[in-house]
Amino acid sequence: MKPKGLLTPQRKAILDVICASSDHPTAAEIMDRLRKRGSQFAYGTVYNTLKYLTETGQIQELRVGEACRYDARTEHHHHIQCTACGRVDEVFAPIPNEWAEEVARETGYLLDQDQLLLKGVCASCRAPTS
Amino acid sequence: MKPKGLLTPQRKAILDVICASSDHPTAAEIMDRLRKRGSQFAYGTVYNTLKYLTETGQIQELRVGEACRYDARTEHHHHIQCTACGRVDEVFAPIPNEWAEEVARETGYLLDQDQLLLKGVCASCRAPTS
DNA sequence: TTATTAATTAGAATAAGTCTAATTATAAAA
DNA sequence: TTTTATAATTAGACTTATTCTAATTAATAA
Repeated sequence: MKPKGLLTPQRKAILDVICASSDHPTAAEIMDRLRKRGSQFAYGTVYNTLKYLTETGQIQELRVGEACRYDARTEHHHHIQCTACGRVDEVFAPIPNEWAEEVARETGYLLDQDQLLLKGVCASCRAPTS
Repeated sequence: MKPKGLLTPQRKAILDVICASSDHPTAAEIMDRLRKRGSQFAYGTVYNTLKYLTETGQIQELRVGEACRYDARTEHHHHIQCTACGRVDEVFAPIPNEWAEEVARETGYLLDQDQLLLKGVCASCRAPTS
């Protein structure tokens, strides 16, 4: 079935939730937030919509940790996850070109400059009196 | 219960399989390979052992894609996954220091230099007459 | 209108992984 | 040695994230 690409009320509500979130929510968190707004859709609808929005470039899917997370920012950027609390933040510093070339040479891969996942410990997890 | 850290026959067999694999197998693939060698252990044993071997630094756990993968190489290095076929390869080129500092400054994270996951398209997936 | 097909729905199915309670194995103490 | 304590293994139930399926609803085109 070829999709018509309609912005149905369900798709709009889901996109709205993602755009209103800066914490890269998972599908489950998106469903929670929809419920709080008074909308409740079938699992299948939410997952289909997330796939549709990703494929049409309206959101970005991040495979990090055990569940996929979704990001309304579609500009080129990377992500970093805290190994202590699991939160995911944006990284806008671009990869240095020489390093990208070195990696390409070493591995034979054509690098996707957008899809970098770093790990570390976030500021609040490092705070002394947390 | 404090573990004694025994190298039981099960643990040895599992470690052997990982050491004999250069393709970062998943738990399911490890179980397959054990079966082919004539060993078959309980799910729980395999998962417990993978956790134990990871915690004692004998192997490295990679959270990439939908399933964890395991790597016998424990030296500092990164990984790159092919967005076409899913294979995972090693990357030994170290992150440039200035870039790491820039990311740390931007995000407030304390970077874990070891845990970088890149994406790209591997040489064979780029081959013309594949 | 009617036909066609896209989108949604509820719920079953799958896959990765964890948990539990019972059993087996091993090492230390008596 | 035998007993005791406890670590490791086992089978299988359970959880969580996600996909699939078949039926229904909605919307567009003829």
